[in-house]
Formats: sequence, C-alpha cells, structure tokens
Amino acid sequence: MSFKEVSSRYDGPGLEQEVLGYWRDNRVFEATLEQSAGRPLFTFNDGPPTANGKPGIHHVLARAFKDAFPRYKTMRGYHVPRKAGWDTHGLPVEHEIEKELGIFDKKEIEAQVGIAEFTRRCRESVMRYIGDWEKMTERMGFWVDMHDAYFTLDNDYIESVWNLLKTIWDKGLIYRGYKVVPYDPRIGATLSSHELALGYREVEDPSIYVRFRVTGEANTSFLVWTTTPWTLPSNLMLAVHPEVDYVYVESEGETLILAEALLGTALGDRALDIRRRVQGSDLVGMRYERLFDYLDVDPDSGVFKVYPAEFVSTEDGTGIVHCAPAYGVDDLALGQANGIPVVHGVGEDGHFLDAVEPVAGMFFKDADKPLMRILKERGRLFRAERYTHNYPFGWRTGDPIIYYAKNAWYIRTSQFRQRMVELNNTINWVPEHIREGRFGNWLENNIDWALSRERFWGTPLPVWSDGQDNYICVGSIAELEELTGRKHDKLDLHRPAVDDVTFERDGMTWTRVPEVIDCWFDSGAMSYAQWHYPFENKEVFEKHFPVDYICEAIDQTRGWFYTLHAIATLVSDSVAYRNVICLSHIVDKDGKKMSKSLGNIVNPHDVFDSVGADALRWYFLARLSPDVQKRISVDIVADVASSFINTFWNTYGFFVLYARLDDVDFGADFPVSERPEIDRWALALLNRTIRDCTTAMDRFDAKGAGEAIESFVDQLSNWYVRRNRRRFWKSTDPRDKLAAYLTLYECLDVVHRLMAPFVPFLAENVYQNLVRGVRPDAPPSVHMTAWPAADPARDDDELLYAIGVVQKVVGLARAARGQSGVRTRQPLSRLLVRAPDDRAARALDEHKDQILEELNVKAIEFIARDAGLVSYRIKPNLPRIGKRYGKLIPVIRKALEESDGAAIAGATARGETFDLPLAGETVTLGPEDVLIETSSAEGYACAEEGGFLTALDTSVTEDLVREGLARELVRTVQEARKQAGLEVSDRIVLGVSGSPCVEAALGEYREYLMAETLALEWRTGQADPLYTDERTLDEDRWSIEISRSET
RNA sequence: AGACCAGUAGCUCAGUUGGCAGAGCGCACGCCUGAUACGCGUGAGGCCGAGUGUUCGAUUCACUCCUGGUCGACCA
Repeated sequence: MSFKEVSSRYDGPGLEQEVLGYWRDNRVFEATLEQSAGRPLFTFNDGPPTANGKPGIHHVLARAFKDAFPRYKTMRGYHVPRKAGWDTHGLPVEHEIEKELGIFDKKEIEAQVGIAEFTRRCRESVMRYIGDWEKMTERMGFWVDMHDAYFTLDNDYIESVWNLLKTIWDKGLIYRGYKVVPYDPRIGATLSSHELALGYREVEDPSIYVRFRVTGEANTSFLVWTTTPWTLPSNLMLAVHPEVDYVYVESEGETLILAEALLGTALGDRALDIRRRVQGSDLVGMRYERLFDYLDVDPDSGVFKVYPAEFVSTEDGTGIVHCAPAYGVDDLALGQANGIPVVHGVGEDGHFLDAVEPVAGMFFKDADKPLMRILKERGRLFRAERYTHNYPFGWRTGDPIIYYAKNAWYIRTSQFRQRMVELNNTINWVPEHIREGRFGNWLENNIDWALSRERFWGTPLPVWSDGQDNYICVGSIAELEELTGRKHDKLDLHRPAVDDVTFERDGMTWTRVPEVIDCWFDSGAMSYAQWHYPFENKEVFEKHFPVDYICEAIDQTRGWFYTLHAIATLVSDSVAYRNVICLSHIVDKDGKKMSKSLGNIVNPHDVFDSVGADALRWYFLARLSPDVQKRISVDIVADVASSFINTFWNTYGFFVLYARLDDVDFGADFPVSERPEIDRWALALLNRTIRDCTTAMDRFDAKGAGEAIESFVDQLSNWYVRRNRRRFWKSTDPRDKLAAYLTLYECLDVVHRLMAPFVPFLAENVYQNLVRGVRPDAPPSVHMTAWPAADPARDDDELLYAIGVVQKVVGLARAARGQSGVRTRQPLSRLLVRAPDDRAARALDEHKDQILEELNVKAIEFIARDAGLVSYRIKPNLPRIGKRYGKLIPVIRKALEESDGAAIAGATARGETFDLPLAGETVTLGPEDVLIETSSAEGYACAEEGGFLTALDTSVTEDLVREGLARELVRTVQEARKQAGLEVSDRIVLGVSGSPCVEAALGEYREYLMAETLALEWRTGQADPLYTDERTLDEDRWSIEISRSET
C-alpha cells in the first residue's frame, strides 16, 4: 500500500475536474446524505435565485458560504439536507419577454399577444439560464440538491402560497386600500420599493414659484413652490403649517403671502415691505382661485381652501404647499382627512386625459413646459428655475415613475411591527450589527406590504369577488373545487387559466380579481411552500422550521430576509431562521458595484479555469470579512489564495515524495510522549488549531477559522518541515524517522480535513491519496469523515510558548545579522541574548541547540538581566499599575526613566521590590510592575523587541573564516553538480584548488566537503573533467573540477 | 429624512475588559545544500480621517463634523 506520486506543481483546475468526475461517478453528495440519514438535523434554506440571467461572481460568494457550513456541520455529525430552489415569477421575467416581443405596453400585450401566450413564454424563459446556473453550481463545488428543487411556479408551491394568504386573510390582515403608489405607467404596474430602488437617477426638473390668487382680496396671492407643474391641474388644496409665521409682503405692486423664514430664498433681492404677520392657523380656511379649471370638481366639497398640515416645513419652498391628492402620499392623506375627493388629470397610462385640453394625451412629464407657458401668459408664474434632484425611473423602461393614487391589496404587516422586532432580537446575525442596525431599523419603520401587482406572470391573488365589494379568499384547490363544484386537479394555477374559474353564489357570479402578487411573497413563503405545506410533509416542515442557517447578500434585508421573517411572524409567530450570514456586495477593483451596464463583471469561469474554484472559495471564505465590501479581480484571487494553497501543497508533496520511498507503517503505535519534542510541538500546535478552527466555525466565522488554518500551515511548512527534513532522508535512527513520518502524517491528515469545508476539491484530492492510499476501507470521501477532535493529552502550552520565544529570538538575531552584513553561512562565535523574564530565559536555554543551528552560531550566552554590557530603560507596566496609581503615572514614568536602570533591573531579576522616590512620596514597585528594555551593546550587532535583546559577536577568528569558506565551497560544488546535470544521487570525482585561504580551508574540511557533495575520490588537475568552474568570494578564488565517479 | 458600514503603511485589510500600532501584497536588501525562486528571510514605510469630551492614559469609549460606500427617501 503506497501513495500516488504528487505533481510538484499545484494545478487547481485540473485537480478539480478530476475530483468532479469522482464525485459524479460515485454520487458522493448523495452518499453523504444517505450516510448521515437519521443523525440530528442541521437545516439550511437556499434562497431561490431567478435563472433568467447568467450567474455572476457575487453568486459564487454567496454559494461558497452556503456550501461551507453545511459541509462543516455534516462533518460534525449532522444530517444536512440541501434543497435548491428557483424563483420564477415577477417583472424581470416578464420584461425578458417584452424585449423579445418588442412590446412594452400592457394593453398592447393583452390585445396583440394575449395573456395565455405571454405567460406561456414567461414559463419557457424562466429556466433559460438554468443550465448556466447548474454548471456554475457544480463547478464551484456547491453541494445542493438540484434534482429535488422547488420552483415557485409549481402548482403545489402556489397552492401553499394560497394557503398562507388565506391564513393571513382569516386573521383580517389583508385589505384593499387606496393609496398613492410608485407606478410605472409604461408597463402599468405598481413597483415594489425594491424595484423602485433600482431606478433612482439624478435629473434636472423645473422648480417654480406660482401665484395662487386669494379669493376676495385684490392683487393678493399665496406664493407656492412646486417641482411638478404637471400636478397643478389636479390641485385641490393648499397646506400651511399652523404654527409657522407667515407674512403678507408688498413687493413691486402686489401682495404675496408666504412663510417669513423663507422670504430670502423665495424673493431674493426684491425690494419688499412686510405688511402683516400671521400664524399659519390664521390662514386656514382661506379660499383661493384655482389655476386650471379643466377638471370637474364638486365646488362644495371643501376644495380650493387652505388646510393645516404638520408635514409642511420651512426647509425650502415658501411654506405653502400645493396639494394634489391623486399624486402625493401626504396630499392624499390630507385630502382624505378633510373629505376632499381625488381628481386625476392623468390616466393610468401616464398620459393626460382629454379634459385637460392644452396637454391632452401628453405624457405627464412632458406637460411641465406647456403648463408653465400657460401660467406665464396668465401672469401666475412668479419665478422659474431648474434644480437637480434624485427621481425614480422605471428600471426597465427608463421612463419616469409617477406617484399615483390607486387601489391595491395590502398586508397589514405594520400591525406586527413590534412582534417582528422582538423575534428579530432572537436571531443570530453575522455580522451582528445588522440585527439592530439595518434590519431592525427597517422593521421599526415597517409599512404595510403592497402585495398586489397588476401584471400577468405571478402567483394569482386567490381572491374572488362578486363585483359588489364582497371578497372570498381561496386557500386551496379543494376549496376552489367546493366553491365551483368542479374538479380542478388539471388546472394551471396561473393567468389566464385561473381567471376563467368562476362560480355562482348568493345569486351573483364571482370572478377572480385581476391581480397577481408580489413575487417577493413567493420567495418569502418558501419555508412552507417548498414542502407543499400544509397539504403534504407536515412532519418534514416541522423539523425544518425555523431553519438553522441561511445566507445571502445584504440587499436581501429588504428582500428575502424580510419576507421570510414577515411571513413567519404573521403565520406562525416565529422566526424563520436562527442564524443568518449577511454578505456585503462585491465591488470591482475600483470600488464600484459590479453591474452588466458598467461592464465590470468578473466572470466566475475565468477564475475557475485559471486559478480554480478552491482558490476563489478560500479567498472569499478565509480572507474576507463577510460584512466589509471587498474589491476583487482575477489577479487578487490568484495571488492571495494560491500562496496559501501552494504552501500546503508543497508540504504535502514533500511528505509523499519520501513516504513513497520508505516503507512506513502508518498504523504503528508510537505514543506521542515518546516522540521528539519538535513532534510534540507540532501536535500541540495542531491541537490548538483544531480548537480555534472549531470555535470559529461554530460562530459562523469562516475567516477566523481560515486564519487559524493558514497560520498552522505556515508553521508546519516553514518551521516543522524545514527543521526536520533531514529526518526523512538521512535519518540513521529508524524510530526517529518513524516518529517524524507519523507526526507529519497526522498534521496533514487533520489539516486537510479542517480545510475540507473551504476547499472541498483540494481536500478530496489529498484525502484520496493520503488516507485512502493507506486505508482503503476509509469512507469514500473526505466529506464523509468526522471533523477532527482535539486531544487534551497533547496540549502543551508551555512548549508552544517556548518555541514561540525561540522563533522570536531567531528572527531578531537574523535581523541583527542582516544589518551587520555578515552572511548566515559565515559561522559566528557567540550570540548574546537577554530575555525579559525567567520563563522566556528558561525556554531559550532549553532550546539553545535549535537557536544555534538556525543562526549558525557556535555558542549562546545569556546576559544577566542587570549586566553592565547593556543600558536599560525602565518603563511602567501600564495595564498593571495604571489603575493603582492613576494621576501619578506621568510622575512615575519620569522617575523610572531617570532612575538607575541597572539597579532596578537587578532587583527585578532577583524578584525583589524596589522603592522609587518621587517628589514628596515614595512608591514601592515589584518586578511585575515595570517593563525593562535594553539598548544596544557596543561592538555587537544588536536587535531588540518586546524585552528581548540579541547581540551577535561579529568578530571572526581565522578558524571561523576557514569554516565559513568550507561552507561556501560546499555550496559552489553543489551548484556545479547541478550545472553539470548530475542526479542527486550520482557519485563524483572532485577537485578544488585556489588561493591560500581556500587551501587552508580544504586542509581542514576536505572530508566534510567530499561527504556533503557525494565525492568518492579527490583529484585535482583532471585530464578530462565533466565540468569545471571558477569561483570568487571577496578576496578568495578557486576552481572546481567534477567528473562522474566510475566506482 | 434617515439608518447602517467603513476611513489604520503605497495597496488590500487585521487590531475588545482603554495600556509600547500589526499582517499580506508591493517596494528595497539579502539568501539556491536533496519540498517549494510560483520559495525563504530581513528592512524601510504610520499626526490610526478631523475636532471636542471622559480618563493618569484614547486607534479603542462618547459626542460633533468631514470623506467613501450600502440600503433607503414622492418632502410641496
């Protein structure tokens, strides 16, 4: 039993294709589910994407998170079913068809295409890109059951949605309301706030001041500001704030009424004369002459008068607001409160009614100019300017949105505002601030859910009407059958088929209302509807509700996160999910949001094909905070992620390279306590890594887990393997070699499993070789193995600390060497080290051999903590004594600086307290109360940090020079061997000769040189050498001759 | 209206009971002796966005600004 050869270079895309094939051929995902059946459930809900566009890199981000935690929980012993879902209804789908047909007008669609054909095409197009989605999903290694996916267009799904609506209806929470809504007149549909947000653009609009003549007062006008001249024909009221001060001013021969605070902005430099001051309440009830009289209005209904309103402000304008109840939320509310009717000047198609003669048939926004011209001719236009502001446009049509009073169906979610907030407080949000912040804030400002859409392709609103404002909500097909007395098991629950279902009752014919519902209700209903609850799968639903884990991007706070939460609260008085990861958006390398129109999309397959899915997953999961938006480009991913993967791969490759040559018994029983210290160190560090990684994953902190893994792999590669490699190929002690193999094997065995949720392909590839290579009876996939468990018996914090100190000192001494310019190959006689405390000093003393070896130094000497060699700076240990001495700290700090450093250092080294005289009093400090820093020693190469001081004695004796030279010779001969094209194991005949120093070094180290370079014979002046070379170093020069040895 | 997030090295970002400011990349320099040169090491580089307050002490806590971003927002 042996390992397969490992390629020296990591090839992500190639490896992943191979693993994909293995998973596919062996149905591995299915097998993980079958294996775990019956175990405790960890439940996950997949937020349904719409498959009518190609998936982008941001979908890979979300899917990486959706995948990693179920994989992790599976390894932790849970059963984690993963049902995919597809969102199939709504305007985006309809729009695709409109583009195909080239028809965007709702009426034209009905007349020329027909609803049946239109919805048939919608159904067909919904899954247009499903192939791309499935391809991406599989390629990136997102394990989700796409064969058993739920579709929001299925009859079963719709029936469940109907049932939910009926449940809500029965609680009296669905109502028909007359409200001003954002409305896209071109497509004839109300827009959800979500859709509205897509279309804000900065535009320039008119900003005009208009005179409204006061009835019965000559030459006197209310001055009114508006930015929507097109609403003026529908004006019915003016509004003032009752507590604001208004003035009558005379200016240029006329009298104007406006808020005093706005005199300056409204009238500018005009000469004016304030005649009267009044309160807003004094103006209430005054009548004015209407500007346009094209529309019929009952003159006795209280119109054309001034009303008080709290919403009037003095921020801008004139403090007098023109109200057209048909086109403003506040206007409508004010009108309804005062019994004012709604008068539309514009039809639902967005064009002016014929009655408004001068602009009849004109698109509402185009009417601004002609209306202003008329006002000017009549002397009503006081001032006209333009101003820029943000205004919503239809995200599909690009036409301006109109705010329009109309009937629509609503869910009274605002009644549950408080309950939704309470339930939200029990949800674990990652990152946490979303709970109180964006999501909590949204819930607190909750308004009723505008449920209905006057469109074609969606879940039909299951409400039937007798035409007399009586309504019945239908909650199931069975109910419909009962009402109609006919079977409907073949009925397609879409328009137009459901529209044809009518029934007689109480002598009336009942027909379905024309609306479909907001497709966001569909997706929010998935907690229930994916199971066809309550018609089927009751027990399945109960086990999956509320679900343990969901994950989407941050835009879903107003979308899916909200709709799931709202429906669960209203229907079940429960949360819908317990843990939720909320991801920030991905932006391009310039910090811009990625969008098709900007052309800055990063295609996932470009990354998969060049670097691999694992690298991208590692980058997303382990390197980025989920909540901070990060910039991304192919280069960043390639660079950052592959650096980690390469390190791991090389370590794994090293292991396999030698394990293949040696016959190692990986089942050997070799107690860890009997292994060399460095092995125990590696395993203790591994233990710590398991714990850190597990803790982080349990907190849904993928980045924290990734950091723990990366840190371990770095230590394993650059400390453990580097320091131990000779044990694998040169060890003379078979037991020592076995210990090394077993230790490195275990490290790799554990760490690749820790990596499995992040980089499932790499982990699988390694597993097949590393684990299955020696234990064919092991589970067929790494994703079916158990998550590693830490073994407390292997913990050794003292050892971890000690090696940490060793690494620190080695680093410092290297820095010192670097600064002094003495290369590492030149041996030095001594290293002086000062440790900050006994614990560190002991750690260093116990590991001095390692330090000497790392640094190529002959001896290490510890400097006493009060040695005269160095000077000392004493600093207060602030965390310890700050609280105790408070205001005295600056004084103490100064006194310590001026004190006899060596004396204090000596006292603390002996563990004694010492007195510090201050002006007026004396404080007694102990060894723990101060930090001692040392500074450079004369004549040494020093480096200092964190209380450690290293000083290299850079004086070099002739002996050391010869030894250093010998090492140089070895190095150059090795290089020459490579140049000569010799194999690592080839034996050679070697000759080296050169300057006197070189000869001297050879005299002493020839045997060493020959042994290191596998030279069997020494011969200078060879007749026909295979390879020759000349080398120089400083003052020395030498020549090398190499031939292949024949013996 | 606003709400939330962010602002720390050239770049990307870490940094919680408040106590000497960190990593990776890039840059500079140095290192080839059987895992990695797609490698390893070292170094330079900081008014921790601005200000005020609390405190012996603030990158950290509070408040006010400024800048960028996200989600919102029909203010007439």
